[in-house]
Amino acid sequence: METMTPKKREIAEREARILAVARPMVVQNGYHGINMDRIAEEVGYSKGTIYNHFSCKEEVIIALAVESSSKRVEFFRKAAEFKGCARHRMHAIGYAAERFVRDYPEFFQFEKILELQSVREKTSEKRQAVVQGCEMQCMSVVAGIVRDAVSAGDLKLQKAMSPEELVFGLWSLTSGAFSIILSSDSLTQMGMKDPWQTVRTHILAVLDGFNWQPLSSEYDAEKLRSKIRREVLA
Amino acid sequence: METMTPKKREIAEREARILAVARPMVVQNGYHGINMDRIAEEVGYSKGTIYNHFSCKEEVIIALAVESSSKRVEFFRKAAEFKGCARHRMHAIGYAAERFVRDYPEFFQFEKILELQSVREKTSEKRQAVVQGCEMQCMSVVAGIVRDAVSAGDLKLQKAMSPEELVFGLWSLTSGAFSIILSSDSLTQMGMKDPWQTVRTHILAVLDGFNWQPLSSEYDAEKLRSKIRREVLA
DNA sequence: TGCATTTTCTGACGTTTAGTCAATAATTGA
DNA sequence: TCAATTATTGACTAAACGTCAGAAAATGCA
Repeated sequence: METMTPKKREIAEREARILAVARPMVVQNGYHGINMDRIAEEVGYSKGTIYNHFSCKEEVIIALAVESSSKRVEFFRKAAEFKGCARHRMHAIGYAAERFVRDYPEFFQFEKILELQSVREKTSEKRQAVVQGCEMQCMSVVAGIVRDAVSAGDLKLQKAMSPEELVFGLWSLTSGAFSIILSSDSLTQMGMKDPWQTVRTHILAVLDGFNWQPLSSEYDAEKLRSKIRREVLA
Repeated sequence: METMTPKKREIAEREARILAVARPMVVQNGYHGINMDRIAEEVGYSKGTIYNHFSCKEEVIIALAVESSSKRVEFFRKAAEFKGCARHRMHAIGYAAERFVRDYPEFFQFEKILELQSVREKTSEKRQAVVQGCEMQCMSVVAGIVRDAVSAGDLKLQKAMSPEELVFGLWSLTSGAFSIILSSDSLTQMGMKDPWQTVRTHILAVLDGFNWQPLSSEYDAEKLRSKIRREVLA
C-alpha cells in the first residue's frame, strides 16, 4: 500500500469506503436495501466510478461476503489451536462457529442472498472462488481435527466414511440451525427458549453417535465451554 | 367450485394458471426470472388483472411456496403412518423428507427466496401464516413420533429437552444438508460421491447419540429403507 | 328484455433503479 | 512541457414494478 502512487492508493482506499457504505445498506434492508445511486452519493463519487470498482450490484454483495468469510477462517484457525484432545478441540470449533454467527450475523445475510442463483450468477468467478476457498479452508481445519482423533484412536470411522463426510454433517447441522434461528418465527412459536443450546446438545449427540471418545457422559461440556470461552477468541 | 357462477369459476381457474405460468419462470431463473409483464402476456390477460390476483411479485412466489408446502405435509403424514416402531417410523419421515426435496426441488428455491427479509416483508401475513402452519404441522407429526418413542420406553429425553427440540436438530441437519447439496459446489470439489447417503448416516448417529432404541447396530438400515420405499409414497 | 349498478379488465403512465458510454478531466512519463 | 494514458462524470437507455381512470362486461332487478 505504501509503495503505491498517491492515485493508486486513493483508489484502493475508495474500494474499502464503498464497502463500508454498502454494508449497512444490506444489513438494514437486505438485497433491496442496496442501491448503486445512493452508494455513489454517500461515497461522494459518481456512479460511473463505483462501476469501475464493481461491475454490478451483486459484485458489491459478494465483496462484502469475502470480507466476512476470511474472518471466519481466522476464527476457525484460532479455535483449532485450543489445547486438548481432538474432541475438545472440536468443541472449540463449535464455539467459534457460534461466535462467528453472533458477532457477524450480517455474513449470514450475505450468504443467503448469494445462495440465490439469480444473484450468484452475476458475480465474478474470481470472488466466488475466494469465498469457496475460505469455505474449504474451514472445512479442512475441521477435517484435520477429525484425522487427529482417528490417529489418536479416539474415533473409528465406519467403512467408507471420510473425515470430510463427518464434517459435512456437522456443517449441515450448524448452518441449518443458524439459518432457522435467524429467519424462522416458528421456534419461539413453539416455546423453544434457547435454540443455541439445543444445537450444542445435538452436536454432542452426533459425536456420541459416532462413538468419538471421550463420550459426552465422561466430561462436563459446560465447564469445557467456559474454558474455551476464556482461552479462545477472548 | 361447481356452485360458483361461471365468472367466479373463471377467476379461480385463472389464479391457478398464473401460478402455472410463473412456476417455470422462477424454477429456471430464480428471483429475477419472474416478470409480471411476461406473466400477463403468457396468461393472456393484462397486467392489471394479474395484480387483481396478487398484490405484488413476491406474493406470487409465496403462493407457489404454499402449493408445495402442503405437499410436504402430505408426504410427512403418509410417512408417519408406516407400521413399525417409533424409530423405524422416524426413518420413514427421513425418507419422505428426502423424497420431497428430490421430487419438488423448486420448493427449496421458493423457500430460499422467501428467507430474504427484503422479499418476505412484502408478502401478506395471510400466506406467511399458511406456510408457517404447514411447517408446524410437519414439526408436530415428527414430534408425535418422538413422543411415541418416549411412551414406549425406547427413548429417554435428557432433562429439559422437549420432543420439539429433538425434532429441531433433525430438521436443522436435513435442511442444512439439502441446502448445501443443492447450492454448493464445494461438495463435489471434495470428492463426496453420495451426500444424500451421508445425511442418512448422520441421522443414524444423532438417534444413536440420544440412545434411541433400537440402535442402528441392531437393524439393517438399508433393508428398512427398501421396505419403506415399497410401502410409503410408492 | 332493458337499464342501472357493480365488478372486472385494460394498458398507458409514473417511478425507480441498474448499467452504459461519449465527453471531459486528471495523471503519468518521456 | 505536452502527448498518451487513465480515471471520472452524469445524462441517457432500458427494464420492470405497480397504479389508476376509463372502458367493458357481468349482474340483478323491474
